[in-house]
Amino acid sequence: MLAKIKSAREGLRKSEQKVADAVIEDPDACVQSSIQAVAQRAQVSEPTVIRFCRALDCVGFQQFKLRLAQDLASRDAFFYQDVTATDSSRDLASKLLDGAIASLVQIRNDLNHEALEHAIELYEQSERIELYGSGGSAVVAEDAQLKFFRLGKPAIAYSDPHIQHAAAALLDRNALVIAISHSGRSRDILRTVDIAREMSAKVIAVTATKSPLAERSDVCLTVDIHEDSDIFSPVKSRLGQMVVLDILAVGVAVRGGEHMLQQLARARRAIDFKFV
Amino acid sequence: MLAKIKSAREGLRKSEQKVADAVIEDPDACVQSSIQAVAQRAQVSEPTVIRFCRALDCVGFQQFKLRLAQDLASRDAFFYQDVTATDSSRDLASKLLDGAIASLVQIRNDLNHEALEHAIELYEQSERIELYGSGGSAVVAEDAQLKFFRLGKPAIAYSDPHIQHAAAALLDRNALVIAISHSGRSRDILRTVDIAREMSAKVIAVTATKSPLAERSDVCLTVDIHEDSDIFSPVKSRLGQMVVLDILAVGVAVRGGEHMLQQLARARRAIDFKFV
DNA sequence: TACGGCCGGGTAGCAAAATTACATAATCAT
DNA sequence: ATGATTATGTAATTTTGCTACCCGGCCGTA
Repeated sequence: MLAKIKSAREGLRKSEQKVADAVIEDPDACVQSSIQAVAQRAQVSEPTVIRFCRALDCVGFQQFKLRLAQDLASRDAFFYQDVTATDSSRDLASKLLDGAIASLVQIRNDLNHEALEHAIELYEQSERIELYGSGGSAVVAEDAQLKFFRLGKPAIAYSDPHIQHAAAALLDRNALVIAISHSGRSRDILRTVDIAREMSAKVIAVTATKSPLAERSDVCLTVDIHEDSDIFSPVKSRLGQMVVLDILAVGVAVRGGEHMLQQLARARRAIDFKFV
Repeated sequence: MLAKIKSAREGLRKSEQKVADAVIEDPDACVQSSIQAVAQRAQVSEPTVIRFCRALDCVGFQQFKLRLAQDLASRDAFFYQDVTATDSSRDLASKLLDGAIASLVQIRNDLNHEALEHAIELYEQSERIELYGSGGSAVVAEDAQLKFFRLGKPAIAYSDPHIQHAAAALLDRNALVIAISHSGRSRDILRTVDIAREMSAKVIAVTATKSPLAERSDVCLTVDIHEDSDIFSPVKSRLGQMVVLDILAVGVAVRGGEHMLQQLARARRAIDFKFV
């Protein structure tokens, strides 16, 4: 629609062009204004605005507004921008959300499907799952534990590095470790994984490409998110890790067939009584 | 918006629910109809339709129509599909990621900026923060705790409902509760919030529009995600909640000025030695 | 240059749509 | 059962979008 206005502009009459300019200048304001307000903004009369709409193949102002609104909604791709101190809370929200969305889009484009398949196989071959993550990644590990323990095999998440070391020392060849780390460079998690591998456990890493953790793992589900200026710990990569682990869990569930899906549904219904 | 309607539906009055049903049944028709036509379709009076719009945080029918139109337009960008047993791991990943992305896009469109501003103010006026969430939301609460405790005021997350009750009973007027729940209908969290309010604590809810939890809170940061077929607990709304809380935390940080930002940077550097 | 026709654009009035104020019906607790 | 409270509809009001009409400038022809 906006593009249509731009290309139609030359073919319009003088005062209709004024309307076109006003719309192009601030389309967001237009979709919220009445015809009166638009007319005033463009310094023309109301019927002129209507004639403008008709020139763009709309039956009236209403339809024009609706079309423009839909155009605006699907217009903007999700650009990543840094947050600045002068941002309004509105800007802030848009920027952070756009950043998060962009990250997920990137994962969608980059995800290594062979690695995913391989990870599903590792799950199927294992008898129990241990999830290791510290700091922000501990949250992801816990979230994943909630998913995996429903799939039928024992799954447990540890966030304390000491306990991770100790737990890893008790693993065997039938254990599967899922190690989560944004950077893949935390000494603690690297040490833990080394111990787990000494005990012949299998390791799936959820981390950055080419990181020390990735190199030490049997399969790496890569989550490469650029976090140049996150004020806190890397939120976006946490989202990405959660989604990737969700994909893994759902992948396992789907492979498990109808039986497993029904079991999962039962697990969900079991907590229904908790709600009003 | 559509998801918002779905989650708000239960909290609406009888005849408003009729409107909700009519809109859900044929949203495309609604954006083109007048209020009269919608009222007729739903078998209610026109003011009821307006009241329905108001219940969804729109100032009137026009705005409602506009928002719905935008929702419908962006819906098809990343459209949501159910996973099926025959999906390859590639299909699966795309579908789940698309669903997650669509959810964030939706939050971007629906986020109530006044509520966000208000929430930031509540934070500034409080002396300590308690975060309550159970099940999947416990993970979100913990994630948020990691962010909030860096902002200078004590912040703690509890996931056990018993402990939540006890903790809430010890609050005072200077405490701020952040209550997280996908449905906003969990008895445990409702009870906890009731206790907290009795002790004159302020409450920010991160939950669905018009849910009992939303009604009991001072400010509600709405996260309306339709989770019709998530195999596990609602992952998408968890992502949404995390992002919304991130926005809140960053909003607080930005308000805190240069000083607070530097302090946060210092907190990040403090753990640098942990990495290779 | 004078005059008629025509195009662009505005004014005013009207009809429909949205919204408000108010009255009545339904529901609930006592 | 009864009063209070909430939910919903009716009727009046306002706002909005649109139509019909009119005025002024421009151009061509005489």
